Amino acid sequence: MTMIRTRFAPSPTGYLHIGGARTALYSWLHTRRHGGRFVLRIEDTDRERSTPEAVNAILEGMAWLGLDYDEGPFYQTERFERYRTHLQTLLDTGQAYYCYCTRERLERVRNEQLARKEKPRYDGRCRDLDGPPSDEVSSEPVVRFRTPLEGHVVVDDAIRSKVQFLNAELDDLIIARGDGSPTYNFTVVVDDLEMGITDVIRGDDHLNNTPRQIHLYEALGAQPPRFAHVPMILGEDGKRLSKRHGSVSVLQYREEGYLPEALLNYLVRLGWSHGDQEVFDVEELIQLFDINEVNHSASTFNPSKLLWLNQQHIMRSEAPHVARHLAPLLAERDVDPGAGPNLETIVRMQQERAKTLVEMADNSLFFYRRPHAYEEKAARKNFKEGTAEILEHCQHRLSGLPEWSAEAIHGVVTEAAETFEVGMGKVAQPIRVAVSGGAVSPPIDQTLELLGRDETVARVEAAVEWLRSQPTG
RNA sequence: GCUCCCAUCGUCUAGCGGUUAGGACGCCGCCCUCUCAAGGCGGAAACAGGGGUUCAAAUCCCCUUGGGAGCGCCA
Repeated sequence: MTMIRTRFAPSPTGYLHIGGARTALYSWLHTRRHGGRFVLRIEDTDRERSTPEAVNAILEGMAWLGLDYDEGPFYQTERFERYRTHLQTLLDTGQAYYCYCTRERLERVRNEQLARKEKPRYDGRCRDLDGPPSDEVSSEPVVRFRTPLEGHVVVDDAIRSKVQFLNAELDDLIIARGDGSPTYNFTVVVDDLEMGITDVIRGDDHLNNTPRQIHLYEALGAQPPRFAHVPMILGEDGKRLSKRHGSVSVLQYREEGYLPEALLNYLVRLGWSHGDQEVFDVEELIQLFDINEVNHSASTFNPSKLLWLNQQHIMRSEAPHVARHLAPLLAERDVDPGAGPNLETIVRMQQERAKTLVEMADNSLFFYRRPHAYEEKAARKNFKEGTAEILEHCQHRLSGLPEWSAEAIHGVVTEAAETFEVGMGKVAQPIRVAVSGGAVSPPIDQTLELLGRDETVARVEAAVEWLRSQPTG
């Protein structure tokens, strides 16, 4: 078997969204698993809607996800000469012809067909003409491909197996516009052919285009590649996911504190599975993913499961890795990750208590700066009568501790609870509010150890003062 | 309308002729507990409907219904 070559071919009319990312992922995994080469091609022949910003957004999205490509990016707009050459071949061999029909006539034919409840299609008026017809002639003729009238085509799909189309259902598609520029169905075939693509993996919205493309391959004297049409991802309302439809940019997940491998894991499981396994790392996926095992049916995007998977990946990842992704989020919050307790230690303490890195960042801010105020609810619940005394007691014990360790700190807390004859919660919680400003933090002994003695004592003292300054009653 | 695709808990899925239809997310209890989590235990929750084939059908075939996609001088 020759080396596998696949491609991801987005059109730069918007950012990289969930559906595109999954298609790219499936292609990438398939390629990496078989030691092939992955090509990135930007399909920008629609000059009206393609933008450089979109190109950048797509490249950045791919980079963040770690879907690296071996060749490209290639741009279709730079390949017009290639299309022209093949177009001429088809014209020369009579497999394509000029069509002089005006848009108006086409529109009329179409409406008539629709009115008769027929499938709208070109009626073939110019198919067998030697020159322009006598009336309704367009000054800028298009080029149409001469589709066989009889017989059928079979798409042998890796996911859906054989799908048959009757040629009679197809019509003569336009392969070059009036201005001479090539159209989609033609450019993909030429590019996939010239780039030596062996496996075309794409959304199943393209399945209906495939028989036409197979005809084009054959007309150009080439063997079609293997096809794999992956099912669509639907929004929560069951409609196809699209940009105007709940599908956000993959980069938005970065903003929201998702790990790229969590998103990849979520995406791969949407349409593929390996027994009961839910959590995969990328290396495992490369070993296990098989394009032939992808499901047939469309699936619905489920944000809560993605959230859970993100948490799983945060928990299971190495602390330095999480720290790298967390650091920028801290910076966004005006915190210098280098100017405080060790970031990796913070990560280890927070790993199992954050579903997103955003949450982790927010819940870790107190390590870097003192609380400006106490959260009202937390203060109301934990700062009660007698709390000041408990805190003051702890403050003294903590400052007198011979050794600043979690174990020693824990001893202070239990001792205080015994001394005041209260539960641990009556001691730990007020300290927690004192140092963090809120009611949530990692275990109090570890938290204080990491925060450091001076900072801890200062914050507890501040809380005592604050409590004493409050009007009683 | 025509063509193509699809159909197991709310969602993602396992199942590939014989299972008490399994797992996961979410949800609801209970346990653990200094908070939040994590974790453990338990629970509710599905084969769209109808015909065949077969000793036996969630699994194979057909129809119906439902959903999706395509039918551009968009990609």
